[in-house]
Amino acid sequence: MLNVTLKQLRYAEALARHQHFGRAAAACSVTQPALSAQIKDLETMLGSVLFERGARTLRLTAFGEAFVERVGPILRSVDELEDLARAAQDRLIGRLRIGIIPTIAPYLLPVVARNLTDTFEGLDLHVRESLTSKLLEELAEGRLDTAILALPIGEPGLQEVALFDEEFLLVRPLSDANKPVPPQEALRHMKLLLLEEGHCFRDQALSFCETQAPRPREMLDGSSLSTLVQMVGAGMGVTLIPQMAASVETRSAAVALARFQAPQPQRRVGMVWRRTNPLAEQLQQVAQVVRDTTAAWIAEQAGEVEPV
Amino acid sequence: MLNVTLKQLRYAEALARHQHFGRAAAACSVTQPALSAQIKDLETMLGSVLFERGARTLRLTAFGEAFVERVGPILRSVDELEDLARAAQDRLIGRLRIGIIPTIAPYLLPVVARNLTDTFEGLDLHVRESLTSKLLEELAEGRLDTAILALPIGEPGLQEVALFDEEFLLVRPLSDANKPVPPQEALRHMKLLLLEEGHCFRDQALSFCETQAPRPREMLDGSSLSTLVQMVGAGMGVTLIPQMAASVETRSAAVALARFQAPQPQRRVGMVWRRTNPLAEQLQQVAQVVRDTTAAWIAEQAGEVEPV
DNA sequence: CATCGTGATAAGTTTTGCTTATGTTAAACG
DNA sequence: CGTTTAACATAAGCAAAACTTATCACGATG
Repeated sequence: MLNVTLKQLRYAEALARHQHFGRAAAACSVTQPALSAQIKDLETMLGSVLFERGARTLRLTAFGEAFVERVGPILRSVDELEDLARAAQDRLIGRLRIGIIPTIAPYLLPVVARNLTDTFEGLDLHVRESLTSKLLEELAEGRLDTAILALPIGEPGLQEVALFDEEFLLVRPLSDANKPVPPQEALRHMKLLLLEEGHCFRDQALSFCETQAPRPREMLDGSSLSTLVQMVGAGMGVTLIPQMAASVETRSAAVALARFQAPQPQRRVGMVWRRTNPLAEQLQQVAQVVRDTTAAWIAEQAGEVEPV
Repeated sequence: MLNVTLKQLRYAEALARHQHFGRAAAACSVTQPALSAQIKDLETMLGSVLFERGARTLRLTAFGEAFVERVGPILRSVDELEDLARAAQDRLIGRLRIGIIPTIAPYLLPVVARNLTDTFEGLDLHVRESLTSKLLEELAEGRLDTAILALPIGEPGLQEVALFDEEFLLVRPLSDANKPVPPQEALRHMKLLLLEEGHCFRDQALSFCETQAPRPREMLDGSSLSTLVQMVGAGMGVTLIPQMAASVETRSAAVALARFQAPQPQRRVGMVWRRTNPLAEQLQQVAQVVRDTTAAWIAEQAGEVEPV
C-alpha cells in the first residue's frame, strides 16, 4: 500500500514553487539532501516522476503538474484543521448541549443564556428541557454535555457542582394573605397542589410536608408551576414554588407569597456532567458564570417577599 | 508549529469509526499502543482532547466530531492523489504537447493523430504548428513535450530520433509534364518558387539547388506549399515539395510531378525532445507509432509518381 | 470481592529522517 | 578545450520517531 506523507506533499509543493531543490529545502528548514530524498521516495511510491531535473532547470512533468495542483487544497485543508484546534483550545467554543429541568429552565435561562454567550464568544448553546431522569439518561448517552438540576444525584459517573440554594415559598390565595404562615406539619392537612409525577420538585415538596404516601385523591397534578399558581389563584388549594419562580409566576395571579419559618424548605440546584468529559474545566467556568449571574438575582427576589 | 501527520489523521478516523482503540488499531494494522500514542500526540499537538475515554465507552468530543468531519475529505483527497499516480504510471496518459513544422503538419497529422489517440487511450493531444526555431524554443522552455521536424537539429540537450526519409519532388506546370526532368544544376536557372524565410524546407530546397545566395528578385515567397503549387499551376515558375505533400497539393492544380534522378533531394523527418524529459520512454513509443503509420503511406504515395 | 475489558505506560528495537561530506554531470567561462 | 561552477544525487553516521511486546491501572460487572 502507498504511504504518502504530508511532509512529502509539503516538500513537493515547495519544490514546485521554488523550482530549485536548495531553495525549496531552505524554505522547509531542512537541507537539500533531506528534501531530495523525500521527493525521491515520493516519486518512487507514486511510480512516476514528478519533477524533470535538468542541469540548470527544474520543471514539473505533466503528471507533476496535475499532482501538485491537487496537493495545494489538501495542505490548506490540513492547515485549517490546525486552525480549528487553535481556536478551540483556550475557551469553550462550539456546541454546548445543556439540559435543564422544567422547574428551573424558564426562570434561569433568560438571565443566564445572555451571560453565557457573552462570556464565551462563539458558543453555540443548545438547551433541552426535560425531567431529571431523562436528562441523566441523555447525559450518559452523550447526547448532552451537562445538565442543571436539583442535587444530589449520586451517580458515581457524574461530577456534581452546586450552583445555588433556594427556598420554597408558600403560595396561597390572596384572601389568605394576612393569615399566619402555617407551620410545616399543618401542610399535610391543606389541599396541596403539586406537579405531576416525575418532577423532582414534586418529591421535594412532598418530602417537606412529611407526607410519605402521596394521596392522589386530594391533589390535583399540574404540568407546570404556572398552572399550579393559577389554580391557587382560583381558590383550589395551596402550593409551593421555588424562589426563583416567585416573581414571574405570582405577577399575574391573585395569590399571596409567604416564607416559611425555619426549618425552611429548600433545594440545592447544581450542574452535573460525565466525569470523563474533557470539557470539565470549561464546564466549571460555565458553572461559575451561572453562580455569578444568579447570586445577586436570587437575593433580590428574596427581598420581594416579606419574611412574615 | 504544528506538525500533524496523515498517519495520525488515518488513525483518528479509524478510531472515530470503530469507537474502540483495539479494533481501530487492528484496522490500521498496528498494535493498540501504537495507535494510542499517535492519538495522544495528536491531541497534545492540537491542545484539545478529541476522544472522551470512558471505562467502557469511547465517544467523540464536540471538537473531535468537528475535527473528524474535516479529516474524511482530506484523506479521500490523498487517496485520489495515489489513484492519479497509479493511472499514470504504465502508459502515456494525459496531456502531450507536440509541435510540428508547417511542411509536415497538414499531411502527417490526419493519418497519425487517429493512430496515436487509439494507441494511447486517454491521451490528450495538443498540436502546435510553428517554424523549427520557435518549436525548439518552446521545447526548451518546457511549453512543448516533443516536436516533429526535419533533422538534424544538433542541439546537445535534445534527443533526436528519425521517423522517415522522404524525397523532394519537382512541381512543374502541366504543360511541362512530358519534358525531361532537369538535372540538379539546371534548377538554379529556373524560376524557383520558395516558402518565405524561416521554413527549413526553403533552406533544404536552396541547398539542393546549390544556390548559395538566395536571389529574392527571382523568387516569390509563398507562405505555404499549397500556395506555391497554385502559383506553379498559374505558370509562375516551378517548385519542390516533399513527397508526403504531393498527392494532397497537386490534386487541385494544373501541375505535373516529377522525381529527380539521383542524387535525389530529400529530407529526414524526426522527433526530438529534451533529454531530461522523463516521458522519454513513452515518447519513443509515440515515435514508433508514427513510423508504423507513415511507412506504408509514404511508399504508397511514392508509387503515384512515375520515376520518369 | 474477584474478574474482565479496555486503555495507558514502560522498555526495547526497528525504521525513518536528518545532517555533513562527497560524488556526478552538464552548462558556462576563459 | 580544459577548468570552473551550479545543482542535484549519493553515502555515512546519528538522532528521533514509531512500532512491538509486556505490564499496569481502573472501572464496570457478576
